[in-house]
Amino acid sequence: MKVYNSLTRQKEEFIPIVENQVSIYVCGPTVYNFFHLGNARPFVVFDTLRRYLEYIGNKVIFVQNFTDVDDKIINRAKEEGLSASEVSEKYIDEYFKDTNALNISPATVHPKVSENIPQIIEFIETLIEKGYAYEVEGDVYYSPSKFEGYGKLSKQNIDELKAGARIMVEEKKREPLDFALWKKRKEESEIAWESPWSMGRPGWHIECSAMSKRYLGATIDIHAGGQDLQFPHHENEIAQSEACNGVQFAKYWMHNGYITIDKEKMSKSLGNFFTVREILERYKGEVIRFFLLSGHYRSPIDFNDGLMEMAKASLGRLETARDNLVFLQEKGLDALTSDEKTALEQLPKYRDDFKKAMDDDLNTADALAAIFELVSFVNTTVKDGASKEFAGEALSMLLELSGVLGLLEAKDESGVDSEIEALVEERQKARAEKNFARADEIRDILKEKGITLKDTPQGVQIVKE
RNA sequence: GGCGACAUAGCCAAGUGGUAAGGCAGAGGUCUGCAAAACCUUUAUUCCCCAGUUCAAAUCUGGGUGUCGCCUCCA
Repeated sequence: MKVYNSLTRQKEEFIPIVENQVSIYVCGPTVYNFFHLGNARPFVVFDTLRRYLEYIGNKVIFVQNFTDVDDKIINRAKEEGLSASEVSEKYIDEYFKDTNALNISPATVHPKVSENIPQIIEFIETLIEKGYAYEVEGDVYYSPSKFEGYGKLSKQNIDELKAGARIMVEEKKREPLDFALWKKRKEESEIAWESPWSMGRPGWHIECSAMSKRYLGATIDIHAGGQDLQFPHHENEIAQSEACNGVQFAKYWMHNGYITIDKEKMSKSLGNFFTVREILERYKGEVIRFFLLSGHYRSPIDFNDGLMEMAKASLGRLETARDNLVFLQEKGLDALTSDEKTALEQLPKYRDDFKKAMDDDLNTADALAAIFELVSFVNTTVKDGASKEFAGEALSMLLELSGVLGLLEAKDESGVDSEIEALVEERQKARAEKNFARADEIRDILKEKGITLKDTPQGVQIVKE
């Protein structure tokens, strides 16, 4: 598999440190609110990466943190009259509701900052010992100037950064680029921990370095996140981790592109964001997931109603194909025909195409095209009737590939109740008696309930919304 | 000012040297009691513009235009 490495700015063959085992760290959310579509993109994209790596035979250790100690959480807590931990716990629960709707698997570990304070303190102590960090009046800062490789990820020249840096806001810092590792609390009421420097809390960047080290070791295979984290967050992580551990931090850096609204970046600061929770009121999770995977993960994606409708219709084609195959698997003919036998031999070709696309830096758009081509091929084969065996084989190939993308997973397995069964039966009788008025009336009644009846050569197919 | 990304049909979107995937929408048709679904046909002589390299360019090079992003919390 080839992966675009932001560090080298080119596609590279992906070779994990340990064969068939991959360690991934993805920056997780600050839990002070529902997450928005822009936040969802890396969750979906890197969940898909994880699924694919597992699909091709790797064991994946996937770590995604929850930032549960942060100014925004503290502010939110004040607003709502809750404690900081009440706020973060609430939004962690909400996080799992939304990610579950998007078919995002839970990480192997979801560490929280609040549960890693000793590790963070130890990390900072090492940085101070090694001369990369310094304490001032209870605060601790990191000096990028001391770290030789500073700027290697974002390809920023440190002198340019210094020149462009804004006026020093915090006068305690020695240089404008210095960033906080530990912040002394300002009020008694703030959430704080004891440390060698003060009662306080960690800065933002240090948590990922510390948790990544604790759960995945000093060097990890893949570190991923949104493009806007590249600088300064990821740059700072590299500076912290490599200064502390003396080895390369992450071998591959992967960054996803933004979601835009009217071509402008969706962000909390601009206020032009849609939470996944509110989008879920109108579209089910798989539509959102399909939408996010329909373009390449590094390209920006514009979000609007028209595009969501398109995603819904496109996914619908896949769902219909799945439903039709499920039906045929049960109601199809008994004997496999020779044409089907030939067709069966061609099914793996679509898997090959799919893998080829995914191997090329997770080209999900191309991978989806392979699935659509599979669907066309199967539909054509099945057009004039199909055997149970063929339908079953085609279905399993479809589900295998779509499953890697986290699609076609949600399926209502419940049957239909007896009332509906009776109506379907009555309609069949009416049709036999050529009482089409009554037959259509029943179909309309069921349509109201979200049930579509399709008359096929194999009998009535009942499709639920 | 520094760093970077993108520009392909009505819309979305793959494709980085060999003659334009896939999806949505539209049009016509087949099947059907009618539908639905599916299938068939159809929708870019051309990939923002100009110049160059090459037997060959959407793909490489140079220039231009336009859009967006990072450099400040942000996925």
